[in-house]
Amino acid sequence: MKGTNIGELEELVLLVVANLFDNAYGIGVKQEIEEKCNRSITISTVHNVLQRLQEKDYLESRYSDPTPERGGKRKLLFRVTPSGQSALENSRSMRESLWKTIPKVAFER
Amino acid sequence: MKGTNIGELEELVLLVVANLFDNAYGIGVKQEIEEKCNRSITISTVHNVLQRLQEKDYLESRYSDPTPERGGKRKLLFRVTPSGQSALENSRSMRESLWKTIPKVAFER
DNA sequence: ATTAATTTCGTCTTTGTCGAATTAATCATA
DNA sequence: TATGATTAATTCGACAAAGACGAAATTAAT
Repeated sequence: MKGTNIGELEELVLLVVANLFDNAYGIGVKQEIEEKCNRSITISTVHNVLQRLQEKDYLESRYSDPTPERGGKRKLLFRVTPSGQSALENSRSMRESLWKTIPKVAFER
Repeated sequence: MKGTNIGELEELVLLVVANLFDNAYGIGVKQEIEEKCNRSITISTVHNVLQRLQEKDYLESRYSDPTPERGGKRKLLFRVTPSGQSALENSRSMRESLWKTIPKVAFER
């Protein structure tokens, strides 16, 4: 991509982070994708995308405090930036406008 | 992609083919993308995607007759298949359902 | 032959994907 | 009160699939 366009998985992850808004960290995102989207994905894939989105300034992150459960180390929490929000809105409205102009015949057989 | 998911550009091209329905060939698709989506793309990229979508059975194609203009060789015309249509509908409804559940706070700063 | 519209080929970059390694916290028990 | 086991979580390194382009090839009218 020429830098401006957002990938399919990137878009999905962005939407999921927005949904989880205050609990958006790697494993949470993985679970949400598997449950809501009925799609299996590994945790490394999720982290990879999260990191790339941050480099593109579509996400920002901060560390939480460790949780008091066994192995509960601190989480890297993500949140959608204003750029991320507009990237999301742009691709949505682009597609919606294309949907609106599809002639009915296009899907007849 | 694990085979089931459709790429960002693939989705766009599919939508554009549906829009052009009876004039969906390489150059037409390229122009439509540049005009409607305000995005530049080369003809080889378009053809590359068109071909991949056909291999995935999301598009089917046939040759037109040559047109009576200088250099007007026959065109390879594309049309969205039923699988293509459902791939399109699936990713749309997946995203729409995610949009609906985003808490308002997610986009506040 | 020349010119023009269109598609095909070869190559490279960016995204998508995973398994394995690492880090950092709690728990148990000596 | 250490220290080894266990667990939650992230980071690393590698490879496959999708996105992107320039140049070559094809096929038609002039």
